[in-house]
Amino acid sequence: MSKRKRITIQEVAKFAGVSPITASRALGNPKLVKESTRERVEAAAKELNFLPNFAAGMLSKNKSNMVGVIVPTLSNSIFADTIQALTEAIAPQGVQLLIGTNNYSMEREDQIIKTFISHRADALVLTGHTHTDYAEELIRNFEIPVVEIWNLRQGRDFACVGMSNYNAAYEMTEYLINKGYKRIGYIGGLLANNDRSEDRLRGYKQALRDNDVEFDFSIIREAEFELPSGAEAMRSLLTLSDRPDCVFASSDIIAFGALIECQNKGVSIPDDIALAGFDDAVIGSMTKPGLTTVRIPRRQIGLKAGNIVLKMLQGDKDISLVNDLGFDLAIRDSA
Amino acid sequence: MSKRKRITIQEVAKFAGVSPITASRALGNPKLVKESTRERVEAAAKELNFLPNFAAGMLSKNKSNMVGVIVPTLSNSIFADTIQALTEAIAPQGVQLLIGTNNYSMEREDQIIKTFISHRADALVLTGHTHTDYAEELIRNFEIPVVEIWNLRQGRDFACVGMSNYNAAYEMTEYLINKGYKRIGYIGGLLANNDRSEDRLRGYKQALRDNDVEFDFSIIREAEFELPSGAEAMRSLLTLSDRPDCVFASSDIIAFGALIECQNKGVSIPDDIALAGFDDAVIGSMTKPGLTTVRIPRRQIGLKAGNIVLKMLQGDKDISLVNDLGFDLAIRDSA
DNA sequence: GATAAAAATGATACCGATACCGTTTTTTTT
DNA sequence: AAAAAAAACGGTATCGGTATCATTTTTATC
Repeated sequence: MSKRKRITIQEVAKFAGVSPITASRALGNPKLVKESTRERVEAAAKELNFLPNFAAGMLSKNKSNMVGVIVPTLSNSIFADTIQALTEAIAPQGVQLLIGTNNYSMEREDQIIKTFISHRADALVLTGHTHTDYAEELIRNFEIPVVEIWNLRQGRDFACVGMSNYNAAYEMTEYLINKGYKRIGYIGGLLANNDRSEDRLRGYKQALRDNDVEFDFSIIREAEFELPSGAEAMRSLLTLSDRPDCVFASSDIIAFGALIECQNKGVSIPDDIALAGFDDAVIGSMTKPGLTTVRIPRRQIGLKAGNIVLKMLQGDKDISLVNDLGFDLAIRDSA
Repeated sequence: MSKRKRITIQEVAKFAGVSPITASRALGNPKLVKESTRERVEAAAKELNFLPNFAAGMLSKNKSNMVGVIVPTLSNSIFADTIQALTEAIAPQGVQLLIGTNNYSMEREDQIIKTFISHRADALVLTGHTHTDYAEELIRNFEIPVVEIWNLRQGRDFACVGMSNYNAAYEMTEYLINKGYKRIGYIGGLLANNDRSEDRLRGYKQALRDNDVEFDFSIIREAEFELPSGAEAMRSLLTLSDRPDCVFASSDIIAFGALIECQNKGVSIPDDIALAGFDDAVIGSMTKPGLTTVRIPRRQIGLKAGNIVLKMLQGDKDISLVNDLGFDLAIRDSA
């Protein structure tokens, strides 16, 4: 494409009348260089429009200053918020984020991890704890620091930042029970390889058990993280002869789909059926009725993960493995 | 960090009993190599867990297979959707996306562009047409192909993919006029360095003019792209003695803020005041009342931009500069 | 079966920065 | 002012691939 010769640090050095290595130091490690030469080199760099070739630096320094992050999707704003915050945390330190979306597919995740390793990312940020054996082997082989976000697990090698999806689902379920709902249905996000979904379902079940409410498989549904899928699940629940008086959806997106379905069917929330969600999407405060849901520190997760990554890159070994950022219930009108 | 010696293509070559360059070809350009050696090299690569060092390849090939994209923010799902689609378009071709968010700041944009150039991104995707002179000079100097998204301009050097924000605002305004609203207020997104906002405001003004409606500066407000800011603008409009009977917000986020404000103040939409937005955020179909807005082909913008970028990377010169993907009005209950 | 053409492989140099170690210059010490 | 220490600078090698051109091997042609 570009035929014009690119300016290298050699040219800058020549222009400033110093050796390339001195120019390199002047630009990257000014303390090692006399003030006056630093100025000359910087002037030369500016004059010649020099921007260092990242690949070259990476090759010789053997570090990339890049961090790879994988989330299921950017279309769900909860992950977009986390990534936005992660970017804000690390970009000022000159660290570039590589972003991959796996669409809840383990295969895609493996693919992306390979790409990130090829790019020699200095660290990885992964969503959840569930990865293929192959992925974990790669990570071990290449000795890449990893931070897992959006869920917590004790006893793993990797640091994690998030909140207990189990506890959150447990508390919400208990809240619904205490509110007096007798028959609480559940619409869960896809469970396959998704520890957040699994933990939420477990929390729901355990809360029922601890409060002597029978678990009824017939009012459990599984849904994709899309409005129509949530709507469909709710439709199915509404047709039951002994329909639930309350539905707990394990994601706001699913809850919104369910909410739309109820409105379309003329089913009143919360009078005919109560509804609770999970995630606290911005929308939840704006629907009629407002959606009762679990508020998650999305941005804090990104910021904290970013800070941990930065510590890792500096070789700091003093990193707490489990970083619980908590959650709380956002009680509104829907349940 | 990692002390273990990384596997290089040299090792792979030795293991397979060929020269490094042959191994390189076997992996990257199999047609140049005998089938049997290709298999041996691939087996060796797999056996040794070889993943090529991207920086090295980049340095010698003088291309990065990376594309940089800059959007204002990821927290607004409209941009997240576009980026998601862009990723889907280029990732299968082995192109990695570098994502930068400038938070509507030109300075940040310059910074990010410099970073991307240092990374030797093969192409850039920028939001809108407004950049600093410095940025444009950099782009010219380094001869980087650029695609601009989310707005259209004739006569620029860069290809653009999007829709006419001017036309869209014009049509929406005309629709509101035809609907019978007499006094149509306007809450615009921040105008500074934002051609989308500017064009929308221009479209609104021109539609008024063409329909002999007087432009009244006193019912124009400017707002940030945040709910509270939209709410505040609406609050200000509501206090007017001759308040508008309709408000056109140049972004759904702002419109939602305005909607919340009206609900809190007991102002009925559309009876007391009508409301229209712009962007067609997913939420708009779920609020009560549903939000009348402009539907934008967010995902198509990402896909098309991705395809154009891929063509550019292949050196294809046959690229149409202005790619109008259109829009339409989503008429719901709010206006 | 000799010759030309095509396919497969290899040797060497190079991409652009910095690490490493050595040399020169300046400053400090006594 | 001589010796020692510190600061500044530079030569060379190197990171890990691939481009380029040369060479060898295989296949095709008549």
